[in-house]
Amino acid sequence: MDVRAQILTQATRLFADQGYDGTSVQEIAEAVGIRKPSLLYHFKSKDELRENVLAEMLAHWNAVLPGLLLKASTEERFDATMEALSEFFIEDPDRARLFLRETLDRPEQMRAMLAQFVQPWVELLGDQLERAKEQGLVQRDVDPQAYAVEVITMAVAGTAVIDSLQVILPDDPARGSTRKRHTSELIRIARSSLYTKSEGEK
Amino acid sequence: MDVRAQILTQATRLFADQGYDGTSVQEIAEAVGIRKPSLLYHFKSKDELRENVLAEMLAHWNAVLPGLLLKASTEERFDATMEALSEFFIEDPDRARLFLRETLDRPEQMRAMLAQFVQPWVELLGDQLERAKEQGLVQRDVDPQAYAVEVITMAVAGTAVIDSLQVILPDDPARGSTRKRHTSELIRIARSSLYTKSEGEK
DNA sequence: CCTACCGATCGGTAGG
DNA sequence: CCTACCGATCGGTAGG
Repeated sequence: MDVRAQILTQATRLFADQGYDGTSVQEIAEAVGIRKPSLLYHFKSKDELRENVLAEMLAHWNAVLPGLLLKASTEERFDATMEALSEFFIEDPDRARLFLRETLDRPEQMRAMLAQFVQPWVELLGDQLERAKEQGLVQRDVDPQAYAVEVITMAVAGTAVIDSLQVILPDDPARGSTRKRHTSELIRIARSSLYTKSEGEK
Repeated sequence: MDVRAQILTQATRLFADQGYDGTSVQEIAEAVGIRKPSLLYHFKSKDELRENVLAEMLAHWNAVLPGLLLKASTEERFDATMEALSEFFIEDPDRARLFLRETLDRPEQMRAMLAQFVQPWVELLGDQLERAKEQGLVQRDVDPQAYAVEVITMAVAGTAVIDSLQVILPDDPARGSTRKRHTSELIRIARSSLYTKSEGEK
């Protein structure tokens, strides 16, 4: 792995762990095994590094998420999609925490990002839910866009804070690990608050 | 208002806005209208100030939340409780953002806090849901503790990031403001994924 | 509650 | 990719 990629990897991890302001350039350089001025040769400033970390995260999401969401729309397999979506965040909690942190730290910038990358998919999902409502498959009082936003919030935030929840949501022999319980209940809530009963029951 | 209270108010606002590491003692002192050493006379260190800000937030929650949750259990008015819970966070988004930030920044410490202040209520709510399940009022596949955690996560995180969501969830003449749409859908999801259908329908 | 000041660390640059 | 160094700001203290 070349140095640039190593810098991005360590920066992602440290920004997710400690936040942008809580992480020094020095600390990232040490994690990579180089000196601070060497890092600043690859990325001209700490801010430029942050932008590259975010761009990489977005690129990864754009490569994977469309497939998940299209699967949902074409196959009407909402369960499988929700499970994939949840596992997509669980698989790399750093990304979920980074996303949440940036939304808190730079709401203005995140607004622009959401408009560009998330809104089209929420819109598309909204249209499909609207049609499913007309066919009686989906509960009539659903607000499709708001529903999508709440479910995504639950998936992202739930993943970001999962490690703090072990006290409240301990591993359970009958129900599985903390993560499993979180994922299962997230999916159950999302499904059971969406479909009409005849469709929602197994 | 005495100086100590002013310091706590401004520190709460700035920590919620910019995070602990993103806020300097100097900045808080300026917001209050005093010099930095004067602030450090009232709170011996920045860390002690942070602890006091958190303690004040917890005190406020402990004074208000038990009433909300007891109302839910005794009156079985889940809707009203969820609405009150959501409005409790919406009313002061600073507290929701601060809570989320601390969970990200100091997960270890937050684990202890959750164990002390949140777990008892989740346990109590869990027991009541368990009994309601036996009576057939609540869907049989609900994981009560996990359900409580997901709904609280949705309420806190949703409130904390609401301002960034206006692009995705715009004001709508038929559905109301962004906040209204968030609150309504949150309550709808929570209710409709909990009760059995005969009970859940209006 | 203030002025004056401390060492440590910050992001970043010069120059090789 | 390094050594050497910069001014600015950080949290905190002395002393009144």
